[in-house]
Amino acid sequence: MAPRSGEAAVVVCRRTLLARAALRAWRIAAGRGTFRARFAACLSHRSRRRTKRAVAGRTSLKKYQLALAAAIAEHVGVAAQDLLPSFGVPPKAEQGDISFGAFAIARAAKKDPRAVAAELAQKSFAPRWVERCTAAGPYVNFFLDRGEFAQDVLRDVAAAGSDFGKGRNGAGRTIVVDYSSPNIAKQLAVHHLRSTMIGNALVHLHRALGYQVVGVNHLGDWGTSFGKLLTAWARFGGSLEQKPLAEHPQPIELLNDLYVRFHEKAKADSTLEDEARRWFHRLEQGDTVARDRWKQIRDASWQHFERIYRRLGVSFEEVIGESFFEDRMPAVIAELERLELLEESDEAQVVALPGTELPPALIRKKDGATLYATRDLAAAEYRWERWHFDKCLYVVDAGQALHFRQLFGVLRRMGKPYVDRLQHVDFGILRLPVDGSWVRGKTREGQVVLLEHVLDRARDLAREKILEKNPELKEIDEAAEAVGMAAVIFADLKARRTRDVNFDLEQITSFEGETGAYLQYTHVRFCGILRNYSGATSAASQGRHLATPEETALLKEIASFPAAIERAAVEAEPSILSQYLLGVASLFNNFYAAHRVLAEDPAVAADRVTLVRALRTVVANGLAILGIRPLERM
RNA sequence: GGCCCUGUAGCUCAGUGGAUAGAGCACUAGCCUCCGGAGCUAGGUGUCGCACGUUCGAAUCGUGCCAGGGUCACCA
Repeated sequence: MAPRSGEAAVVVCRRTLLARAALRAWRIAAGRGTFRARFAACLSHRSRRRTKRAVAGRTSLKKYQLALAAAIAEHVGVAAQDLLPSFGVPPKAEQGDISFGAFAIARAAKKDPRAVAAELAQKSFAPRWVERCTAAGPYVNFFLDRGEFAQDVLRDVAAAGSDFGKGRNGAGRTIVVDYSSPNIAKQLAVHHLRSTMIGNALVHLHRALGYQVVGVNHLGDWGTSFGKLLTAWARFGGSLEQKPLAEHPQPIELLNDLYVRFHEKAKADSTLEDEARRWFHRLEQGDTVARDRWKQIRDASWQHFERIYRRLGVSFEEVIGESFFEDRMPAVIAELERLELLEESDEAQVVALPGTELPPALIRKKDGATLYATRDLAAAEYRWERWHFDKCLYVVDAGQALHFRQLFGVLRRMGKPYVDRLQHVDFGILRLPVDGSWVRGKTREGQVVLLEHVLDRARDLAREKILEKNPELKEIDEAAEAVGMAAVIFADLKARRTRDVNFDLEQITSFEGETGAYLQYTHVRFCGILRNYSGATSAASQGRHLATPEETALLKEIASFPAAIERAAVEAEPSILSQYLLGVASLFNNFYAAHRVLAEDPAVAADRVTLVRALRTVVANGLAILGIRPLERM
């Protein structure tokens, strides 16, 4: 039966298996003179104190690097494009804002990079936001004019509005994302979370870049195990004679029981297996009774899935199960035969994969039945014909890596033009704490942990915590649900996807440190500040008053948002965005502790409110892309 | 045994060939007359698994080892 959820032995499954002193200095300087002087006062203070590592710089100020590259290219004989990799961020903020390593130029000119840097630092550069630059060894460090830079960034945000961060690289392109893909007749278990949320984030990331995105839920709804289920239905499903499956209070549990009973009885009664084969044959032949019951199972399962998908904010453009491809199987086999790729091996039919280290791909069993791989061949062909995709991602756990390598290998031998557009987006397993160690998705008793129970528990823990902190909150139900889901989703997407996730609900919902709740709280603070501000923000002066180190750090991080989205999509790695958002939140909280947004000076307050509004856009968009619904109160 | 993934602070993890490798948790001490303290500040630990190589420069690239996990045809 079904495909992508691993653990086939246990669960018959498919594709899835988680400065106050600085402020004082600023105020003193504010009494006299320019913003630059104020900033210099802050800087000189800051150079005395030990500064925190710059969080900014994990992503790039791409736009500013491009402009600087063009400006530098005018002075040297190297193309601007080739200079881009030489940009970076100085290790300490007081050393500058953007660094440029002179290594590439030095190599081309056969000179000492330090000499090149020193020479380059003497030149002048066009962009208004370049204040000055200095040579530091083989590096040229550029200092931004804080006010100009702030205005430039906020202008960009204002121009893009709530679309800030989104791009156009994917315009006119189509991407298919195969994700979640559970088996029907089973409940969603906690291990399904990974494919579902990683896939969902990839859908949103690509949509943000302008791609037409087709999210596909490739349900495991076909296979010999349905013969077993139908056998059990006929033999032990007494209550199903009285009323249809959908009218039972817990249809999926009922199906589980039937399945278990089949296996219990089959141990003693070998005729059951034969009966199961006959039932599956009836299903394949389109027998009315078999077909009707199978459809009932499918519908009841989908109802259960949808309830959970809705809580997680997940939806699909196409829900096409394996059953859909059953009648496309002969065409695939015929094509393989025509291409003379099929070979007999131990009575089964396989496609060898010469030139690779891969074992042959099994296409047809000795009893003639097709397999998972065969259905995936048909599905790939169908998707290509229908969508002519630029990319097709299979968000499936790393345990199926060999399957996909073989699948792609067969398609390559078939000469399919789209084979290089297919990508297996693999990920590690989700582990739960059991008796002090980490166990793969199961309880101590070996039971599968239901996703719905995990979501309920997360919501309840969130509720307790919110009530403790904010007993007055009216929208407690909404907030508890949103914070609970945020905790679960962020725990899944925080680390690089190939890592295993240690999923400890207590830890995830502790709401301290790098958690979904911390990000929600940060967003809630933005909203609170904006609610409290009654003044006007004028577009004309936006940003000129933003010159403290904390503000500049935030603006740099805001300016890096589009690059973070792009890189996360290109690398199919949502954690790049997760880590970025943690950086924004951390920088904001630094700023917030050091400065009042609603400052006495109305001009300063107006600019800071504009900054907070930009931050709210960034964090709200970022959370939404990860699949987290940003809250306004909690 | 072959192939794949992982190995960075006590724990969980960031880290784009570049400057002195850094966050969260945990532990200690501070910070609410002030926009929400789910926060902030300060305090310290590293043979970046090991070795060799490539490079002006390696946690990052290559090769070989070691350790843990996954996977290796008639399941999906």
